[in-house]
Amino acid sequence: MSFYITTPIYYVNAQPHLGHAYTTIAADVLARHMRQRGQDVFFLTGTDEHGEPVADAAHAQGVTPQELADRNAERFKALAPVLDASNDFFIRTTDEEHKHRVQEVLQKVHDNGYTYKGMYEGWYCPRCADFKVENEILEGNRCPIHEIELVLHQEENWFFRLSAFQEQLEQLYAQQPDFVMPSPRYNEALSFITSGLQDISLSRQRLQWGVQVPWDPDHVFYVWFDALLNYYTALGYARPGEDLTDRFWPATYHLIGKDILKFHTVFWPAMLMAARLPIPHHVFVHGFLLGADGRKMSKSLGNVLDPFEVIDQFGVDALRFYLMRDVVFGGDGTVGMDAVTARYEAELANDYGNLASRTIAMIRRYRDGVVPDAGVDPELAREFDGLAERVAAFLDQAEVTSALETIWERVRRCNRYVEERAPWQLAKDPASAGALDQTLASLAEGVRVISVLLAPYIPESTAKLLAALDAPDIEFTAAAFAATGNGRTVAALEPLFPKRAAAQ
RNA sequence: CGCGGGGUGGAGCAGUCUGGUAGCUCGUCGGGCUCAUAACCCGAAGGUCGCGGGUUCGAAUCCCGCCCCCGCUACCA
Repeated sequence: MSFYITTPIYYVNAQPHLGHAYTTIAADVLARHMRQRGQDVFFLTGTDEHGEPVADAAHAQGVTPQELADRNAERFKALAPVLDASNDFFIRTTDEEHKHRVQEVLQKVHDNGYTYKGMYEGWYCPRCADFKVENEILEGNRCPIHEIELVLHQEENWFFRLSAFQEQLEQLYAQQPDFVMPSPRYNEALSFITSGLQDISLSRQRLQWGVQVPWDPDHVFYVWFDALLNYYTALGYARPGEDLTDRFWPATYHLIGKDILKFHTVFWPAMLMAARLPIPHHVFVHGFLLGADGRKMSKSLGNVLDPFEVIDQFGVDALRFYLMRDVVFGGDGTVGMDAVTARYEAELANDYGNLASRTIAMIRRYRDGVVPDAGVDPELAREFDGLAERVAAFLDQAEVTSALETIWERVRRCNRYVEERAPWQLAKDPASAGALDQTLASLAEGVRVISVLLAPYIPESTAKLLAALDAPDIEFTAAAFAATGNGRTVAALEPLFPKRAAAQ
């Protein structure tokens, strides 16, 4: 089975921030999980580099758009490894191969009769030499930058016959009710469609920074058409000399934020229909990360959570865990450093880290570091029955938060198990040796299974712990609770999530 | 105006579709344990489930009305 997952391509005009990190991490968790399950995974992220804002910003800085894009794309490219993201390719929309394929696909759209030349009318700022969108216009029809009055201006554009796909899109939504997830987003997209679709402009004439329209070289494509196609074009050249398109297209999951819902759930499938290409299986729409005060994060409000600061203080696993854990995937959520600290201490350090510490310490202290090759507690084993399958079922639906919660219930369970069995009591009485063996073998197994399932979320820490348990296998089949201890020798382990980091 | 989401103990949430002892995490208070990263475990206090009606033997859950918050309403990547 192939599993193709994408993040949006990030617009180079901005600095990498928490929102980018969030989507990338979620995609990475799913990609890593599916690899565990032996699926043929391709995970794509990248940068979107064309369009007016980049051209404007470059102009303002006295550099060419390409220079600006090169500089900023590097920052995004560097973000992925910092997050431990395991993307298989990083696409830039300025890649020559991408541009060629965009032209190919859209030429087909043109040949299939879904384009026409029309007039685009909008409010134009003569100083910016640019059209302004309705919601950026100031009161009194003024330019947000120059504050001068805008004029109604017309420009000849190529248009895409979006309206021609009204019925087909409604059919798509009827036949594929999980095309847009979660369901409130499906409803939102569908109601947008049923309210009536208008054609949208496909090209820009006054702009040069973009992909040239092959049948009308005076135009470049409107940046969204170029950008959306990245998901498709990347497969053509991500591996030199190899075309992965048949292997991975259509995409399994597009992960996006709700701000770009319309483009991905309406324009994008329509464009693919126009080019006669298969439609992706799912578009999963996640919510916004708000400041701790519940307001949109902004520097002036001082409520911004900086992902790099979290990584500096707590490590990358902590950032990954926090974002997947504290914000229900699909909904909005508030985030802040206090909450990061609370989750880190209560859950990573106290629940999971400490469970690992006490388990390993007891095996070393009472059994010379050897996991007893004894039968496990059938009661605990039963409570792990079906755990991996439940986690997988959630992740099939991209429910990264629910899956994590399901795993965490077992973390808590194992800590409770320690109290119930009180190994330090059993150790005092030689007659309880068998019970102690069983307890330690069960605990080691519980910690191991939990860690295999947590590996997609916190890959660095679980790798350390599994290495200490001498059980590094993280394939999905390894997430089954074994019937006996394995006789392996465990190694001492430094605290995985030291509290001192938080104090600094 | 229209459409969608939300209003549940101090905080953050689940439960609402398929009415029937209101659940979870954190916080607070009390207790236990000592293997462990002063971690862990148990118990307790604390809620008119936004407001007002209605249906029902019984409603957070269904129906009607109202109030408040947030989002969307086309070319912002």
